[in-house]
This record gives sequence, C-alpha cells and structure tokens, in this order.
Amino acid sequence: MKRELTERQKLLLTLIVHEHTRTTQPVGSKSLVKQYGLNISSATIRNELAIMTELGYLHQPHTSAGRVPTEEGYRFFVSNLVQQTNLPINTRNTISHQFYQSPQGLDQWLRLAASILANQSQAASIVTAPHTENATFKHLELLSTRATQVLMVLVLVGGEIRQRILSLDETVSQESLSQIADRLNDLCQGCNVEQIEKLVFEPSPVLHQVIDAVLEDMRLSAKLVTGEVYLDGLTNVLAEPEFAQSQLARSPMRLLEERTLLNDVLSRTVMTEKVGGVQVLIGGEGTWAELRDCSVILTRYGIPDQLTGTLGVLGPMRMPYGHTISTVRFIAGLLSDLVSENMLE
Amino acid sequence: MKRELTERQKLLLTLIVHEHTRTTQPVGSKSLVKQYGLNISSATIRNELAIMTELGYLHQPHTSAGRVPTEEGYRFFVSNLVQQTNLPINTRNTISHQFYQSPQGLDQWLRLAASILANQSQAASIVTAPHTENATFKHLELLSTRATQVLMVLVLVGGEIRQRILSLDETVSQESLSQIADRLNDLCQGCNVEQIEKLVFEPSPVLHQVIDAVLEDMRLSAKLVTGEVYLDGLTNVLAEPEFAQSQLARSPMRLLEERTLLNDVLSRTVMTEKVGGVQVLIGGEGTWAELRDCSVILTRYGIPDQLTGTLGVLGPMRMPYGHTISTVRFIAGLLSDLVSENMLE
DNA sequence: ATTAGCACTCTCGCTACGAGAGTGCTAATT
DNA sequence: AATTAGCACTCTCGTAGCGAGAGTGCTAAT
Repeated sequence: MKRELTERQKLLLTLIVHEHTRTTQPVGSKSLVKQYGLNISSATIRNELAIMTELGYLHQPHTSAGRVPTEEGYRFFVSNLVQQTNLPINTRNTISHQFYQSPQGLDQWLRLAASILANQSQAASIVTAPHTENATFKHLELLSTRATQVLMVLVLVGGEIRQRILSLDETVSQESLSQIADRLNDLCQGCNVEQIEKLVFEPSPVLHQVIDAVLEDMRLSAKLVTGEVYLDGLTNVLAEPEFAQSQLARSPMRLLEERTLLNDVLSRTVMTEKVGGVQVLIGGEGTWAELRDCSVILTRYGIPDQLTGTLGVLGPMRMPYGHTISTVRFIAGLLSDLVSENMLE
Repeated sequence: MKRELTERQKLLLTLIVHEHTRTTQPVGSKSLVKQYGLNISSATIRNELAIMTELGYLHQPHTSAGRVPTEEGYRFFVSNLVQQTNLPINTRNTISHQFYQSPQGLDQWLRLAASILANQSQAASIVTAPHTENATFKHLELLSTRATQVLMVLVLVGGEIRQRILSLDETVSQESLSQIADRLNDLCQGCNVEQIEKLVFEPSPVLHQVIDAVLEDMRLSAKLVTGEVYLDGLTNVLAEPEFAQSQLARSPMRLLEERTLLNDVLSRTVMTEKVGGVQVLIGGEGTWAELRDCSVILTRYGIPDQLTGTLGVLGPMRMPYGHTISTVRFIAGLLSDLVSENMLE
C-alpha cells in the first residue's frame, strides 16, 4: 500500500490534474501558485511535488519541465478526489427531451445516446445494445423467398431480432412454413435452449432443420457478450493534441474498430460489474497496450440480470473526469428507464 | 476540351503515377529515366513534363521539386490509362471461398465484404445493405411486450427488416394483435405504400394505429437512399503518409462517420449509375471539401432496379487504382450473386 | 527534335544560440 | 521543523545560418 498523501498534497494533485487538462501542458510550481493564488511559496510546492513524483503520482517529461499526472496519479484522483458535478438541469432536460421526442425504437435511441455522449464528452462514445445471456424464444417467422431458400426471423425475449437465410433440402410451400412456425411458436414460447432441446417432435426433416437453426441462433446469441455496438465521435479523438500524430491515434481507433478487441475490453471490465457503478479504465491498466494514453469510462444500463447493455466513452487520459463520469451516468439512467419501460417481456 | 496528349506523354504520366504511388514522393526527370531505363534523356523528359504541367496534369510542390499528378492528372490516368489487372486466380478463390464458407446471412456477408475490401485495398471500405426504393410489404408481426407497448416487426420484400416500439392507446391482448397482423398479412401481401393507402378497413383505432405505423415505416424505408452502412479499415487511412497529421485525417473520417455526409456522397454519385460501372471520385471533384486529398471508388451491386446496394473504398488520392478498381468490381460481383441467389422474392 | 551542360532554386538536416520556464539545492527565516 | 528566498543549472523551442542533394529551366550544340 502506498503511503497516504497529506491534505495539501491531495489539493496539489487536484490542481495539477485540473490545470493540465486545461492547458495540455506540464504544470510548474510557479504557474500553480499564480493561477490559483495559493498562499504557499513555489519552493514549498516544489518540495511537495518532488515527494509526489517519488511516490509515483507525478511524472516529469524531462529534468527541467513541469509535472504531469501519471496513470497512478489519475487513478488516485479518480478514486479519491474527483467530485461528480451533476449536470446542469437545463442540459439534462435538453437531453431527455431528445430521447422522448424521437420515440421510434431501440435502434434510434442507441444511436442518439452514442451521439449525445460523443458530443457532451468530446470523445469517442461506445454504446452496446441491451442483451441477455439467457436467450429465450419469443417468436419465429419463416418466409419463403425463392425455391428452397427461406428467410428465418427469430425474435428473442427482450426484443433482440436475429435473421438468417435457410437453405432447405426440399421445396416447401409458404403454407407449410407458416404451419411449422405456428407450431414452434406454440411450443417454444418462453423457452430457453435447454428446454427446447428436451422437446420431442415428429421426424420431419424440414422441421428439424428449422429447429436446429433456431437453436444455433439462440446459442450464438447467448455466446455474444454484447449486442450490436454503436460508435460515434471517433473524430473527436483525432482532434486531441495527444493524438496529433495519426500514428498515435491508430491504436485506440483499432481497438474501437475491431470487434474482438472491443469486446475483450467490454467483457473484462464492466461485464463483471453491477448496474449503477461506473468503471474508469486508465491507460490500459497494464493489460491493453492499445490504451496506453487513453482512458475508458464505462457503465452498464438496463435491467440487472435480465437485459443489460454497456455504454461509455474513450478519450485521452487527460480528460475532464468529473463531467464525463456524470454524463455517462446520466445517459445510462435514461437508457435504463427507456429499456425497462419498453423492452421487457 | 484539353489538347490531346502524345503517346510519350501518356507513358510518362503512367510512369509518374506509378512511381509516385510507390514512393509517396514527387518524382523527378532523372529518377524516371534511371528507374525505368528509358532511352530518352532527362532533358527531353523535362521538356515534356513542363508541357504537361502547363496543361494541368502535373503539379510542382515548389520550383525545384519533382512532379506530382494533379487531380486532373489522376482523372486522365483513370479514364484512359489505367489497366485493370484481374485479381490473381488464387486470391479470387480465397475470397469467394470465405463467402461461401460462412453462409450465415446477409449481415455476415456484408461485414465480411467490408473487411475483405479494407484488407485488399489497404483503405477504408464502405458497404451498404441492399435496398429498394419501392418498399413492398411482405410480412408483419405484432408482439405484445407489456401493457400497451407492442414490438412491431415489419419485413419488406428483399429481406429488409424494420422494428419499432408501438404505444397503443389501449391494452390489447396478444390474440387480438395476432389477428390484426394476420389480417394485414393477407391484405397487404406484395403491396406498396399507395396500394395499402387505397385499402379500406373497418374503423378500429388500434388497427389504424398499426396501419399508420406500417405506412410510416415503409415511407421511411423508401426515403432512405441506402440500407445500413458497414464500414471497415478506418485505421488504414490513418496509416497513409498523407494523413500523418491527424488534423488532415479528420475530414475524411468525419465524412465516413456522419451518415448524412456519407449518404450525400453515395447518392450523388453511384446512385445515378447502373450496376456494373465503377465510379472513381477523385479529390472531391470540387463538391466535397472533405475529400480534398482522397479518392473514392464506388460501384453498385445487386439486382438492377430492384434490390441494390453500394460498395467501395475511400483512400488517399495516391492509390493503386488498377488493383483497387479490380477488387471493388470483383467483390461487387460476388455480392450480386449472393443477393440474387438468396434475397429475391 | 533531342541532348549535354550549367546556373539557379528550394528542401532538409545539422548546428549554434538565446529566451523562457522550471527544477533542485542551500542557506536564511519563521 | 517547516517554509521560503535566492541562485545556478537544465532542457525545450524557435530562429538563423550553412552545405549537401535533388531537381528545374534555359541555352547552345548535335
């Protein structure tokens, strides 16, 4: 365990974080006392900064430069010092107004959430569709397209829709297809994979082909850690001075673009958390090289243990944490309300 | 009309384009003769280059630098000089193999197409889902979720699926909902918006609410210029030397990210073209400032006048046009086959 | 029409240098 | 014992100068 910081050191850390997020530059002792009118001298501050540098909370780019918070420093700040500012009431109203004014459906809401999140935080936003690991059958539709090809539409409890194209072994009329669908809709209503597996059906090749496809889709859905992913504000990342060189922006961009990488981050962090808590991932935490200079702020939303999604932002480590955390939390609350009002079975 | 270029000038333009795409640098007269073993002297080349610069096909970054093709130069090259190299047979096989090995459905195919396109071209890829302007009713499903909330799933001919949440004015049982859906499925099968508008129904508030929603969704779908958009390879753009400064990469990225911008480009270019032709948009063509240093190569795929989508790539103006055009054309062919084999009514 | 030769231009990498900002240390002060 | 004033030192950054290298345009000869 690290030695505890004194109150004055905590204050200084707060001020340095604040000043550095404002100016993008390393912060020196003199400018600190000037900016904030402290009644201690710059020499005293230098002594304190030396200690905190020793402890690993601050970093000097070179011997005669000001200080910059380290990952450690940011972590301490976020854990102990950041104060969550509630968003101003009119901002909150404007945002929720936008949601309730476009009552078009889940897809639109998630898109909107990503857009608002990106704008408010001036960072890249991530929103995943609500999803349940316990795939439950709700409704099946089989639509003949041509010859043996059938469009299969499977609706799961929670509103998730999966479609695929089925190539049957023989040509089947739309009537027969509808009968099969009706049959399954009766029997499988509200069942999960195991329950459907237990059911016994008459030996019809087509019927079994359909059931196999349904089961496969349900298993596939259950295996997904997240629903569809909505991204927005990628260009915000490019605008940040720490990523002025495209080369530096590539890693975080790659992470956002590659589903597998993104899923890895999402699953290993918030998927283990309860709804309500906000997780802050600073500098990759030694696990993700792609996030070297980034912070990711994530939280879950939805109905705990039933239908949950993830949402958050990715930005530079130098980030207005208070404001961003508040924004993420607020939007998560809104989405949770929308989901529980509309999506539950 | 520009004066015609001599054969030798065409050759030189070709070589300059080739050399410049290879080295990223302006190319000079001496290096040309050295690289390609030309049997004319550098002085002769200088005279020719001076003429072509005068004509607007080449550009000098500064007085004593080599030449770089202008937008005009690239356009001439693409229109008259580029030779389409068929992709090597084993590349083609590998690619089509991937498509037929993952027969999961449209969504997967489009994702795969975007991924392959991005990898092959080392640029950003764009793929839009096939779409028809003439929205035609195929199937409707109404699923009660809770109280007055209903999940409406509308399938259009061509396989497009639209979902939304309906807030009914009164509580309706699932049975009644199914009846309404069945009724509409009988009556509206294969109808477009106008035909449905002409139908007369008994005065039931719920029924009319559903019909209104269906019509609105169909109109919405018709108004869209494209289906869903799949992007991939955004980081490829960041890797190009012309976009080494993030600031420079922002414009094209913004264009890809902002649906409205992207739709604008897509609609004003290929949407006016027939399937089969490949359009090359070089440097924004005076219309899109965001594309100043970019080229976009687009083509349509699908079933002409029925179900078509767009696909292509966005990269720096300095691009291996021959290879990229071939790749785009090849993938478009593959997707066209898949669509007509599977998606037609 | 082509080419050799040449003077000229512009970029780029290197070095030098002074201003500015910040540090650490020491000795004096509270 | 904590704080502070003072000072020498360090490092970055912008500017200027300079020479090498690559390329050009022009002229005169082929």
